[in-house]
Amino acid sequence: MLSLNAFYEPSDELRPIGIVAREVGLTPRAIRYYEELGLLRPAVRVKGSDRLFDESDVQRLKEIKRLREVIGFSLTEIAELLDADDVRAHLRNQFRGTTDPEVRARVLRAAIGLAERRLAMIQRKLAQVEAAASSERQHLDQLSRLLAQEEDRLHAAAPLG
Amino acid sequence: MLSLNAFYEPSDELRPIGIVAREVGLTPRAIRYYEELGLLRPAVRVKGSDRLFDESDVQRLKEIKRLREVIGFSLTEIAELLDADDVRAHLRNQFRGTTDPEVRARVLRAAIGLAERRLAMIQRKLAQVEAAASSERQHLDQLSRLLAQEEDRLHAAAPLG
DNA sequence: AGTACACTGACGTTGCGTCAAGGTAT
DNA sequence: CATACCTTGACGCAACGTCAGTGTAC
Repeated sequence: MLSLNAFYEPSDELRPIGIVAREVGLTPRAIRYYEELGLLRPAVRVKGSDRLFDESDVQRLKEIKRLREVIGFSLTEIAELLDADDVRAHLRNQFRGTTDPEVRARVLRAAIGLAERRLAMIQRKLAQVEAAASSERQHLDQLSRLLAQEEDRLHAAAPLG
Repeated sequence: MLSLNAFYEPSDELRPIGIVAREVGLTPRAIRYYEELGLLRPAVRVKGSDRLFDESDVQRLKEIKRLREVIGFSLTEIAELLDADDVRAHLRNQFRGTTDPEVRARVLRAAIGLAERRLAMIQRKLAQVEAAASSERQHLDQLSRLLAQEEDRLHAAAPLG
């Protein structure tokens, strides 16, 4: 009944695949698949076979999940965006590697370009979903008004009811 | 070079699959597939084989497309929602078939129940996309602030431009 | 011995894309 | 005869789900 994992306390240390899966809301199968596709660096192995993941892996998995489920990108597109993230990490290192404001500014502008592209894509999606929601709300409002009318009629017919 | 379809003027009459496909932004293949799954009533046939669609088919296709691409429902879920739509149409007929306020109110409450379920699903999606957008905006803001700092330093170093 | 976890194949499913092979109207 | 459209298979692919068979730690 009780499992080892039931006592698992989240930490910044290495975690097995089942824990990580629950933590990010993916299945172990999906995580292995992402690794197979190269979206994730090959996980550290223990006992010669069991994968172990650290916090950065978890963050990356959450990012992948968001991009897929919320924004609707394909895994290929995500691979590109994550490459972009790697570029971003690279830029970050460049940024840290210098104190020259000119270099830093250039690096920052590149990073901002990436972020703006992503934001634009997300906002397009947002507009679509908002349109759908508002259309659905209108429909509901109309039904509610009709219902109110009929209820008025009922009360008019049986005012003491 | 010129095709028959190039001269096609939109009307409320019957249209072949290619036209309809362009009109709603789906491929003929997808439309046939939806028919195969029963999401669409079997189209009228002419010449013994070519499908013809009317305005109601087009509306239904647009609805299917929105539910899939914007909200991210599976075709099975859509089938259920569209069954719900059929129930709704049925309710509508019941509604029109009577003037009894009690019956009408009951019918309306059922329709409202359906609409509320759909709206709830859409709003869940909306919240997710909004969260993603706001997280992305935060990131952008931070980058912008960093950039502003570096630019300040540049101006401080070369105050006369 | 049981169970809770992990692994690697390998085949199944969804939602189409993409031929292949053929038919019809211009 | 070409081309523009349609048809019905049938296979291909993405992103996993699921099952089989195996291993290991408690």
